[in-house]
Amino acid sequence: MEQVSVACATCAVRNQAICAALDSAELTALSRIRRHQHLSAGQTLAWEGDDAFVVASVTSGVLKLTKSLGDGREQIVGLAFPADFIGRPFHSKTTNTVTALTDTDICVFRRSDFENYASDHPQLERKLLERTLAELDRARDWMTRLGRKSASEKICSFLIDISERLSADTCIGATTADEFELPFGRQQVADILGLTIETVSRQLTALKRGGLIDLSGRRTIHILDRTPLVEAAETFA
Amino acid sequence: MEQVSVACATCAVRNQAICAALDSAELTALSRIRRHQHLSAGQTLAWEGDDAFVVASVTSGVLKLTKSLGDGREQIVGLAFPADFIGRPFHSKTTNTVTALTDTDICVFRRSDFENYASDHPQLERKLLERTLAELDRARDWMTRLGRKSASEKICSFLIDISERLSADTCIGATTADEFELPFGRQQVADILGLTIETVSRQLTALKRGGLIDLSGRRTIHILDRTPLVEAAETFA
DNA sequence: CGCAACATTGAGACATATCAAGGAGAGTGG
DNA sequence: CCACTCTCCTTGATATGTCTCAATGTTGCG
Repeated sequence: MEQVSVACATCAVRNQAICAALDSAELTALSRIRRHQHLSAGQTLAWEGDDAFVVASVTSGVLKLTKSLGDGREQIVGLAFPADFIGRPFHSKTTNTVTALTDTDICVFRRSDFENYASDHPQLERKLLERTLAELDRARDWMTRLGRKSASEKICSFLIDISERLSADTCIGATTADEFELPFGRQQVADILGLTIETVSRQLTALKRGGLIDLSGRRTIHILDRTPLVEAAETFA
Repeated sequence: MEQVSVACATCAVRNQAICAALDSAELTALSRIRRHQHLSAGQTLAWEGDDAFVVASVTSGVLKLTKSLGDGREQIVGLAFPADFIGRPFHSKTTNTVTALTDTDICVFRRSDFENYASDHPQLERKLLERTLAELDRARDWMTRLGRKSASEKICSFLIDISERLSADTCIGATTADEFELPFGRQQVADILGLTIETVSRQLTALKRGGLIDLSGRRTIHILDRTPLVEAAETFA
């Protein structure tokens, strides 16, 4: 939870995050109400149901957004990569738990400060709106995967998806789109896809045996043959 | 597809839809770029993947937003009730198919007209942002239901959910929160919950036999005992 | 009344979950 | 550098919930 002072001008996501809408003078004003925060892998920023005090932009790292179901069941309902916005403006309660999957740096605002600032800067709200609409699209694709795909289709479409997100320019750690390190273990893949850890493991093994992917490290995925993987993903939308 | 001229002042959702952000002078300007449109039950407004020409506000009726999976599989990823906004601003393609479930009236804008107008009216964009954030919350609850709930939990949480949405003040046709008419048949309930039509039918019959609900007409649901229904829904969030 | 669409019910198949055991990697301390 | 441990992952055997296929029942409409 260390707090660092870093200039926006040198920020890795300066041109991708919602602050891309602001000029340098506006950024200076914004920087007065923000602070930097580091989260270690596994650390939780906010709990579902708690009062929503803060919102943030991700500078580096990956986080998961989760919903819990009383008994241990958990569903990952979103992932936040660099430049993504997290938190719930205009609402008093946090709607999902936010946990860092890797070491993560975020740029944090008190929710009220952010809301006030945004009210005076429509272009910032516009960026946030575009980002939220895109996230909604993503959530709906994800719903289709959860509701209508078989375990193997789920795995394949997930691998395609994540390979693309990890190789986006904001993400480091991905060499090519075809070989990458997952920022999560098997249980989390299961929580993303609505499966059990054993099914995830079996499906990955099956893909490896089928020669479509290679698994070296626990979390390393190497896509050997993308075309059949895309076909097996039943990806239409 | 008849086009009617109706004043915004008398619009049923004047104070609930995003246009609640506008005063009457602004509304007059807005009314120059909008037109009213009627959709019969079953009619489709836009197809997933098509160019996104229009956006709209729902005045009356219920619509479904769907994703298709090549073979017949379909997932309903959203429902639009009166005052809800449909369409995808700031994006050239329609991201899901929009189909009327009941006879429906909508207030339609060419997407480009709407975007231009919205750019000059930040309070309109703000309303749209709030609505989109709420819709994202809803989508994520829905994901949890799809990914982690059993068939009977899915049905119970769905019934609770829909009874609340149908008794909202914008919706007619719901007498009390406890007795209401579903705006969809069994297949559509199945497409909402990621189940088959047979499983939906069996689960509803089981709830009826258990004395929790009563089924009179094909689409009429009467919640007899709400408390155990809520418990069986595993509703935490 | 009679048709057509929709809904229910049953029997059996199948995919995924569950339970249980064994293996592989990464980190730690000797 | 090796043994030790802990955690995570894989694999197997079995159970079970939901799907599939098929038949029958029901409702509303022309």
